[in-house]
Amino acid sequence: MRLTRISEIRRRELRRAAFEVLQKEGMAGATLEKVATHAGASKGIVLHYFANKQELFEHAMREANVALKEAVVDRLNRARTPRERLEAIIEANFEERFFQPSVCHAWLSLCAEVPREPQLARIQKVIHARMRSNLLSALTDLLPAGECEAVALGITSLIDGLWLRLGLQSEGLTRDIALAQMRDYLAHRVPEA
Amino acid sequence: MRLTRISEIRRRELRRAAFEVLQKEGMAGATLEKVATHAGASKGIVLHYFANKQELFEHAMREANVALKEAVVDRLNRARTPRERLEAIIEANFEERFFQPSVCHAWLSLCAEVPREPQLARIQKVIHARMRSNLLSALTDLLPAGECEAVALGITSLIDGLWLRLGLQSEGLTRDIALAQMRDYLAHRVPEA
DNA sequence: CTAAAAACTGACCCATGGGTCAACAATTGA
DNA sequence: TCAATTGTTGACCCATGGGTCAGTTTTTAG
Repeated sequence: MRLTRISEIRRRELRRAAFEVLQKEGMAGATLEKVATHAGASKGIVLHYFANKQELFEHAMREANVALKEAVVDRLNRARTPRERLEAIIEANFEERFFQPSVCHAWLSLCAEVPREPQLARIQKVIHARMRSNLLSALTDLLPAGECEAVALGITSLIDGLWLRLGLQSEGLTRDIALAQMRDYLAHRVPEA
Repeated sequence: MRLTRISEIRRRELRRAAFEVLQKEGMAGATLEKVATHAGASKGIVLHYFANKQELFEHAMREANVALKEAVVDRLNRARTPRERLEAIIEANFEERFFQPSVCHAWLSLCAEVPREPQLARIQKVIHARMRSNLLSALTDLLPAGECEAVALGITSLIDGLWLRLGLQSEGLTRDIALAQMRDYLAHRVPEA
């Protein structure tokens, strides 16, 4: 049990290092060497804990996803009304620690690999499914059944679009503007009372 | 002048080949060799017409962008009312030849490089600026001045988000659904009359 | 205390791929 | 017709980086 602990610590360090290198270097530039150095280890150790580069970045993506998921769950637990649940989901996606150009760059790099890496595609699918499910559960209490799907797609697309924009043209797009945009959508598409 | 013609033809062939290889292989997998083979030429010729890999893909992105721009201009010319101009811009972005998973994959790969390639960033900036300008010119006639910027951002973000989703999870997202989503947004945010 | 298991390292292998170059083919213009 | 320009090729160079491995250190468990 001590054993597993060291290996778990190391694996987490390497996952994190991988994600951080990804932020600056992109997928092609994120070499095992750089990840190892960034984690303060040798290249050999990376391949000791992860079978290959793909697996490493697969786990990096998974961990980043878990962090987002926990942020959402955390806020959902505090929410009382359906409206609050809706806002909780949205606000979690724009928390400062997530909504940053560098984080977005890393995501973009991972997303660009999705079409060629089934494992990444699977993770992406899970993310979408959870998002949809969370949104629908809040929306069913706020809108006629026939509109829920469309609005859920609208919200996720808006979020993704704002994220993408942050990654491509960070100047001029702040967290506040992004959140204002989401509220603008809700105000018109899911009007209160 | 005959000379320039051959070189222009060759350059275009190579740009196109580059974009097409990008669709299937991603940036890392899109080697000069593959691009050359796909264009029916040798690797040497690619570097005869383009200084290096970056320049090749920069031109590939530029050409793809021009195609989209022309589609927009084409539809804008046919549009009579501000409302039609708005719809023209949106519909151009969802034309079948553009709104395809493989095309989206290529775009994603290019976008992922934007943070590390100033030339790509410049192109991206131009694209955004043109989009914004087009939208604002239509929106000023339809909305109070204070709302135009926000709605323009909303529309572009929605478009980008739907594109991203098409690239990540092509199953289940059709052109019709995407267009319906855009119309849903307009119906609620830019109501007619 | 000690042997086995796990953690870790650095040297090495090798395929890949970007980029160079010398030479050859074709086209062109006078 | 014939130089000069342009187009084109394939061989070559070389840095990079993923992955392997033999061997060393550290940890753990009995």
